[in-house]
Amino acid sequence: INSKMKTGEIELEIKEAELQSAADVIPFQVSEDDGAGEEIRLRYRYLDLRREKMQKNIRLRNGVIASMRRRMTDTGFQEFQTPILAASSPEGARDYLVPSRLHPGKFYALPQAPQQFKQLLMMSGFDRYFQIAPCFRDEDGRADRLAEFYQLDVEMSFVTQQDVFDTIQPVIIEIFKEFADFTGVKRKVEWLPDLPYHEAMLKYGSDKPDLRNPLVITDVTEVFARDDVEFKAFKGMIEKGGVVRAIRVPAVGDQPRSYFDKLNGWAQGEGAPGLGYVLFEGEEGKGPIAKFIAPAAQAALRELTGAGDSDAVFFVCNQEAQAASFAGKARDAICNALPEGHVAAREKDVYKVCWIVDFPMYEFDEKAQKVDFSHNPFSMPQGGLEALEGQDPLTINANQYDCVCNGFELASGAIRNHRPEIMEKAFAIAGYDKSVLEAKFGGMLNAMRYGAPPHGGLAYGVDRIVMLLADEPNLREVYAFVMNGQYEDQMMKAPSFVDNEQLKDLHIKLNVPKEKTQDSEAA
RNA sequence: GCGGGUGUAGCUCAGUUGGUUAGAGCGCCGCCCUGUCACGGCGGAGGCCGCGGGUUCAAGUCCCGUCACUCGCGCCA
Repeated sequence: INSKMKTGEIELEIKEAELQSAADVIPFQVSEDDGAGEEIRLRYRYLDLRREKMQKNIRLRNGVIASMRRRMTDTGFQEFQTPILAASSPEGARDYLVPSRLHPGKFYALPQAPQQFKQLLMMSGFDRYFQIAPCFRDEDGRADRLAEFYQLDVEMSFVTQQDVFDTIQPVIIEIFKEFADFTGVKRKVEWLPDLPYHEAMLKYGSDKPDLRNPLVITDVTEVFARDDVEFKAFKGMIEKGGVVRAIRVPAVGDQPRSYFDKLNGWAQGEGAPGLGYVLFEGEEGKGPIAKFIAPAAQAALRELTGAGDSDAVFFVCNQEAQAASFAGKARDAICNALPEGHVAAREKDVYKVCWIVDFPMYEFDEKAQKVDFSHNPFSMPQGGLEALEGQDPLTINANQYDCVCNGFELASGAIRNHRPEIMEKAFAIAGYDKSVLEAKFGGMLNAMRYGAPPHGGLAYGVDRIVMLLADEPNLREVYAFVMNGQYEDQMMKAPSFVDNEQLKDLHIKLNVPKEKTQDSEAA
């Protein structure tokens, strides 16, 4: 008996063995993780999938999707299928196009999302739709973004934003709880209060904040504008309309100098001049820029940021958008640099989820020098037609929301604009003529003209949920078969050149740069 | 399109200020051991040091170019 093994009390006696299928020497080990790189793992994915970790991840994926289906059905939703060969949508991400053989010169597009179809289903009287929907977007990838992915796509009729939250939140919480011990450690699921977009941008410098990081950003522009502060670098920026943001970090008085130097180095690596800070200790704080800030102004900083003795406050100064986003990055870097177990270290073993609400309907497009939609043009503006007609567009919020967890955008959704006349006005504000609207979205506008219920919904990234539950840093770890970062499948050789007969059928002539042709590639 | 990182044995990696015959662990092959279970012992095979050019008496190491992979930025209404 070997007590070290689960199977240590079992002994099998083999009486007969027959070779069914001989194996070549394998390119990497499957019985253990030998650290094989991603490139080779993907090229031999069928071997990679034999490994214990991948077996577990793929089974987790199956469990999550089965659970999703069951819970959505139990909640009263019906599952639908919508077309994969669909119309190209003029806005948003680049489409994957599929040439039509029967209609020379015309193309289908793979759906970026079943957005318009699910809205049409609402207008058809199916009031609770869901689909585990494949989606395709021809944009460059990231660790958490692939060319094809699956969404838990949801839409409901006669609902408010709060109705959507109340219906979906329990489903998501239960799914997370069901699989929260997958990695062997039980993880908590905490759903935090709704966070308005503007507050998220100010306090966390991101519209998908990782709320496990306890650090919070404060605006301290007023302090650096005071006469008893002599820090010229910031003053000049403030005069040009810039802002100063502060990040308070508790209990770092005993951190070695290298902690602060490391962060300064990080900031320089990001292209900033540095990361100024004041370490508070009694009347006069320490740190490279403390001497420019009079004691009274330092007291004001403490007041605004809540900093006490032995706390440090880091500063970021720039135009508002850049300052917010850089402060957000700094907030992460500062937290990451803290030693394990520190009072402000990132919380462990917890999913911190919340709704981000009140996204702005419009933003000012600096490049085009005009007002444009900031996110989803189909969202119902808060205040409806009245707001569109009477309010500065840049102050109008949309009934639009995201669901964020541990720094990932898990879902995005909205209460839709179901009234053609409000749609027209909304597009007019962004500078789109009625004819443009008709040309681009005529199909859906027509449907609205026959009466559309108020409706809204959202879409969760299924793969991101599985990735979080599996505690994997990369989506490719939760797909059986998946393309690499360049969207190539090195195992099955996709994409590939096709033969001339196929092209002829499709009435397609290639115009490929010489160095990228089949012949040059073969050479 | 842009930036960072990586590229040396089948896999994962080391390789010093440029200096003899480029190493390790795992894997592979052969022999031995046979209550082992990440077995053990002995022996062995295996390298365009990503590719091309340059500097040098001498390049895995320095310089230029290029390709591949990867992470990020742009992009993703």
